[in-house]
Amino acid sequence: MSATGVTPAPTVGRPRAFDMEKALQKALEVFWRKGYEGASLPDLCEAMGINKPSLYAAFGNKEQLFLKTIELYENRPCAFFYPALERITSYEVVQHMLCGAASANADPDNPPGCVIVQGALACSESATFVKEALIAKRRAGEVALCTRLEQAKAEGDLPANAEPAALARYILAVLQGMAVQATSGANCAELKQVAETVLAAWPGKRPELE
Amino acid sequence: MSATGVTPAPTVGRPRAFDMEKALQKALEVFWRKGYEGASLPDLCEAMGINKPSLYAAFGNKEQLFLKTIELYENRPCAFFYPALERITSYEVVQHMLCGAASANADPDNPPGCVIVQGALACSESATFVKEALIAKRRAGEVALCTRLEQAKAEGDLPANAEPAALARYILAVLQGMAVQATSGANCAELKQVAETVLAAWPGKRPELE
DNA sequence: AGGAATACCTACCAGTCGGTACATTACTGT
DNA sequence: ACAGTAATGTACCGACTGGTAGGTATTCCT
Repeated sequence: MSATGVTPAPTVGRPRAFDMEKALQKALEVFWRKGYEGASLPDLCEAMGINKPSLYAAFGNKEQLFLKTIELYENRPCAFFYPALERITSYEVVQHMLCGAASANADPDNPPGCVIVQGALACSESATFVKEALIAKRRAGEVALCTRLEQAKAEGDLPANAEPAALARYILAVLQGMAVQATSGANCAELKQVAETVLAAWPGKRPELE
Repeated sequence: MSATGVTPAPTVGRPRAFDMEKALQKALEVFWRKGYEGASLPDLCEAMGINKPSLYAAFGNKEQLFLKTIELYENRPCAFFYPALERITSYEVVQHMLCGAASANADPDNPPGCVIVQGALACSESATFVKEALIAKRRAGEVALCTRLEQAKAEGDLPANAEPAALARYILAVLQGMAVQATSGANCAELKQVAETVLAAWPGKRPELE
């Protein structure tokens, strides 16, 4: 959360000829579309508009570049997730997650799906670290939602027999399934229908009229 | 659906020294765990216990080998899906799909997840054909379920305002999400909880008592 | 016994992978 | 003006990718 993020930025020497953030954005697009292993260095360099040595000097290596793009992904295209937790009712929390995912996963301005799901779902041993980093990201989301649903249960928003852990896992499964659907060609309206189907059966209090 | 499946099997010449079906099973395991692109030919050969030229002579090339393993996958580990469509009520159809998926995706005797989901979700251009073949498989399942739910609606099993297409997409999303959860380490009991959550809210008639 | 047919293994192919050495260029501080 | 520092582009590295040529071994059919 500090300046350590993306290189200290030196005051002397030849200045960098490209915008790191924009380059990172381009790299994200490539990883998003092709996955960690499917994205080659020439692919990345071409999209980023730089050469390999510049990439390595600025971002370390392919693995570190990927992790930085994921950070960017969480702060931009996927920025709907954690803020959704702050809604007043569990219904609204889940509603914002599902609808946000529908919009983000099928946004025509971005590759389809979710890079945290499809970035390294099945891969060779050499990508194990990246794969497990993504697993940890997904799990972190599930844990955060679970905690929020426990709070909802304590508040009486969710019924006494509700199981926050199971509900959180269910919602994350739907979100991840929506990502798969998006990569298969589902559009935003179709994903919103999935969201609606989930919401129609949500056990928590409705915010609407009364 | 005929003998064209896996080479005509000649009557003359040196007999094949390995069991094609067993070799295919081993190849499936590798593709399942590493995905289409993450599985290298040495990986496959080692698991199958044969050399590259034997692999090519028997199965064509990597792409054709993959497609044959998918065929095997649908007939074996994933054999729960289409038969589930033949249950009497939509509830039972969905129940068998979800519970079958929970067992299959988290079977400790097999790699976690579903090869049709994780085999080629995001990949380089060279794997486009395989990726689209898997998309088609997923879509075929969705269409089949949709058709079955339309029948359920016509029978009065599902309410008149039910939308079979949306419900089918929703169930497929859950199934695919369960596969992602399994690759992330979820066990069978955890996946069954997801299945239960879906079933508790299913709009179709319950088979139980009455 | 001898051909014909097929599978097997070793060794190899061109192309691509992630990653880097090195010389050059562009800037800052004195 | 000049040293110090850092980014750039070219050209390369060994390892690995999917795929194959070609010689050898094992079988069936006559």
